Amino acid sequence: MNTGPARGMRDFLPEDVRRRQYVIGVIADVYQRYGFEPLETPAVENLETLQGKYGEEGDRLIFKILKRGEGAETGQADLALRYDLTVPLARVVAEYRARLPKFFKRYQVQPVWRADRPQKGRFREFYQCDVDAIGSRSMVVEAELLAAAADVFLELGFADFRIVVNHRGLLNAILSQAGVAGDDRGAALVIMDKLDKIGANGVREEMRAKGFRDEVAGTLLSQLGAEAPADWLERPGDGLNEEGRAAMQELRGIFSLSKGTSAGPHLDLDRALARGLSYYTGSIFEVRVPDLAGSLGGGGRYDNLIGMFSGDSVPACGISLGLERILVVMGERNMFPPALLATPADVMVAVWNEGQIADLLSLAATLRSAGLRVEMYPEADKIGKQFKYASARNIPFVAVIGDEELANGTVAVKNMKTGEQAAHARAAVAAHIKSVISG
RNA sequence: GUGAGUGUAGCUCAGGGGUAGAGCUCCGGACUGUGGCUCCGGCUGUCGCGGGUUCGAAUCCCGUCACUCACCCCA
Repeated sequence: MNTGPARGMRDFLPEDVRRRQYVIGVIADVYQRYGFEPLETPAVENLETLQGKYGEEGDRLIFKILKRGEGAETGQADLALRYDLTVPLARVVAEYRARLPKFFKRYQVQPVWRADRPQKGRFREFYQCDVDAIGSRSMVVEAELLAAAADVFLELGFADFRIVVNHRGLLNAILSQAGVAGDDRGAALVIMDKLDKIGANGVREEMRAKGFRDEVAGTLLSQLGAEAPADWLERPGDGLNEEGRAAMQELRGIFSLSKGTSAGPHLDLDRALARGLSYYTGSIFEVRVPDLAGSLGGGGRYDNLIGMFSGDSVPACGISLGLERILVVMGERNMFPPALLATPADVMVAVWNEGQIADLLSLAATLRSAGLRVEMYPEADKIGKQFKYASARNIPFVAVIGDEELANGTVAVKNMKTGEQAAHARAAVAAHIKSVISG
């Protein structure tokens, strides 16, 4: 019997969970500082809720759930595991619009599922940490989201992250200029997005392979490929259509509003950034560090997604951080605080003989009500083995009531780090341990 | 969906046609009121699975599955 978890899924042992909870704690804390409220939604959505929101590739990767009953034979699916947290949010906003504040700001940390092939930093079940702001078209939203994301990475100890920004409107304008029509735009964008990986020649080849004329690649590369001059954004945007000039105006807004925020020093404009999800309509972002090929997070504006559920257009913008990728990089770089290797208990109560156990449980209860974490050794055993066990578990104190202590009403407390051992009155044990722990 | 690499003890891995190995873990002992260090002893295997070649396969060949990495795409 294979005892491993299913492909792309993972078990989290206590040490893993501590690390995950630490990072999630930092993220939730920062988001709350910006006034975002928590939201949770079901793991399972109606299939039709998810389909057609992510683009062709995304649809293919949705984990579907067979219809119960006869559907199990026909292979028909009517439910699916959620693919991201953004579409469920859009559904929630469409459903509860009247009850939610005019500017709904929510954060959400939950697992999502994708049926693709696992590799480094990529799993079939993984946590996303989303923040989104609903209801405003102002670039203040973008600036605050980027600042919150930057705060998260700074607080976790990252110094070298970059937040890359671009705009779908700008990309659309440039594609129009190059004469790329609606259906081909996705494919062209995906290729342009790889510019920094495969270079200009790689882009030319791949565009040719996908059936684009060489002039198209040429126009796109001349617009997107060359290093943007530092003042590119300040230029009038000649040659761009109206959509493109509006996009430039929004990008200017994001950069100028971010000047005084924590995101400011980490922002880069990358006119070739495209992002795959089809629901983005305006600004788009991606968080990168040099040691990971993929991104640590991404997001953007999706002003039409909620309208796909409710009919009326509600502006929205958000960022999603990938918990697993953050953990992968933090692990490789040894960025976790040493306190996370903390011990499971402050003191272990050893069992001298079986008949004592009821009394030892009451000693443990006393220590616990004094605020200590207490592990009870569950059975009478050789005392040496009990010490060895405490030592292996990194528990800093062991309390023993042997024959001698029983006779004079004391508790022997051994400090496992220094090896010192002393007898204490029962009532004084907790105070002694606490004073040593707090240094 | 495509490609590459790796599957040997609970874990990390060596062995590349001739009896299945090491380190760590675990268990016992030296040390029956005390862990870490040391020393001694011990347990554990369909060598991923199926087929083929061979007198003989963990080893060579074919297939298959799993994992890892890369591509695609993405957090």
